[in-house]
This record gives sequence, structure tokens and C-alpha cells, in this order.
Amino acid sequence: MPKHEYSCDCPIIHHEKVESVQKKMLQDPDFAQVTAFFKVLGDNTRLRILWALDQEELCVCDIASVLSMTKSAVSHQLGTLRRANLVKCRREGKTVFYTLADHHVRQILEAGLEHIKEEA
Amino acid sequence: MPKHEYSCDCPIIHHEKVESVQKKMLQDPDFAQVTAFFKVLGDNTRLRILWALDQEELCVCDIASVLSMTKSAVSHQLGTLRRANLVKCRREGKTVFYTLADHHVRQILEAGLEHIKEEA
DNA sequence: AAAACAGTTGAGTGATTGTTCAACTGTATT
DNA sequence: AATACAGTTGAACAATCACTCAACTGTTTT
Repeated sequence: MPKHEYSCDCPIIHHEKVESVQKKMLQDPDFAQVTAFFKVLGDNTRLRILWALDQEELCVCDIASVLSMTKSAVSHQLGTLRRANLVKCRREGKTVFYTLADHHVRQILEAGLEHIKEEA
Repeated sequence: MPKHEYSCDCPIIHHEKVESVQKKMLQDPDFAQVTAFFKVLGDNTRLRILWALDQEELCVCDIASVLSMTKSAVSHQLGTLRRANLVKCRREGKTVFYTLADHHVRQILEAGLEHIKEEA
């Protein structure tokens, strides 16, 4: 029986387990997508923006006022949220209004909140 | 009626909205906790570790083998996951076995996966 | 007691990232 | 057409962070 090749610095202790788990792992791109999704939520500013938009549709100035931040900083983060498909926007004259992309975002936000409340 | 003080570079456009949303915002520590939680999930290595542990209880060497990483790198991330209460561990002789802290972690993982599948 | 092994930990480093600053769109007003 | 305003964007800087390396526990074996 041939030795297996390991690309880590460990002799494998539970070989069967490792093989079995390896089969059940997701594809790299899938992991990357899920990671990217959580990464977007893992920032204080973006989370507060999403929470604010969960209450009401708001323009960039409104959000900046709620968070006490500059328009520029907020706009950068809104860009990130847009690219991640977590928010939508519509222009009305000079003003751009933002809303949550869908109800799904709302659910995850509340799930996160529930999680930390349960911990306490 | 007195002018309001703004700590951003914007004249507020929708004043009533801003006040109303501001009241509904969470306390800073609450946001910080939720952010920290998502931040832990927002890393490729940690997510893969959690996914692996979702399949089976594993020791550090096993995890390192599954991910093709060094024990040290994995151990560092396990430390982060432990501090965030996402995993538990038990020692058995020289070996330390890790498991998910609770079913709640499992749920959030799967919620994240469903989210990205719906997007496609 | 000494060697071997599973795992942890601290310092250092390179990469990522959030905010600022300044310049820039695009739309509306005068 | 010129000014003003809402918003965007790129470069630069500071802070954060994941991995490496080396030294270290703690447990078992000989």
C-alpha cells in the first residue's frame, strides 16, 4: 500500500476521516463566494448602513448623517455593497436612494443579531 | 426652531427620516459584536475549517491535511474560532479534537451557502 | 529522563482594506 | 452658461490580519 502524499507538515492521524471530509468539501469558488459574502457583512460601517436601510430607503447624505461620516466614506462602502448585490439604488434628480437588495439580506442581518443575543 | 448639529459633511436632505432611523439603530457594542461575528466567518481558511468540522470531529493534524496547510496556520485560526465561541475542543492524550460549538453555527453556514446559490 | 510528537504561541512580514483628500460626473438652478 | 449640489472615484496612508518561522507546552513512549 503506497504512502499518501501530504501537502502539510503533519502525518495524518485519522486517515479515513480526512478522506471522507475531503470529499464533502465544497469547490474553491463556492467557498470564495461564501467567504466574500460574510466578509462584506464583517465591517462595522457596512453593517450599520445595512441596518439603517433595513429601516427605510435613504439617500447617501441621509446615511452619512445617521452614521456621522463623510459622504465619500459612505459612498465607497455603498459601492462595495452594490458590487456584492446587497443593496440597490435608484436616482431621482441629483439624489440617489438606496435600499436593501432583497428580503434575504434582512433575514441574515437578523440571524446575526439573534446569534449574539443567544451568546449572552 | 434651532438648527441641528451635523457631524458629517452633508446638509441633511430628509431630516425626519434621519431622526427616525437614528432612533432605531442598535447600540455601538451590539453592532461591534455582530460585526465581529461576521468578520470571523469572512475568511476562507476559517470557513473551510468550520465546514470540515460540520462534517466530523477532527484533530488539528486532520484539519491541516484537509486544507493542505501547516499545523501552525491552522492552530492560529482555531484560536480565533475558539475565542469567538464557534468551536469547542477536547484533549485526548497528545491529540486535541475540535467540533462546532453548537447547531447554530451549522445553520448560519448553510444560510450563507443558500444565499450564494440563490444569487446564481 | 530523554526523545518524540500534537499542538500552541509570539514576533515579523506582506497583503488587504477602510478612511481621507482631491478631483471628477451628472443633474438642477439661476 | 455658469454655479451649486449629490454622489462617485482614484491615489495615498494607516491599520488590520493571515501566514511563516522558531521556540515553546504538555503528553506519551522508550
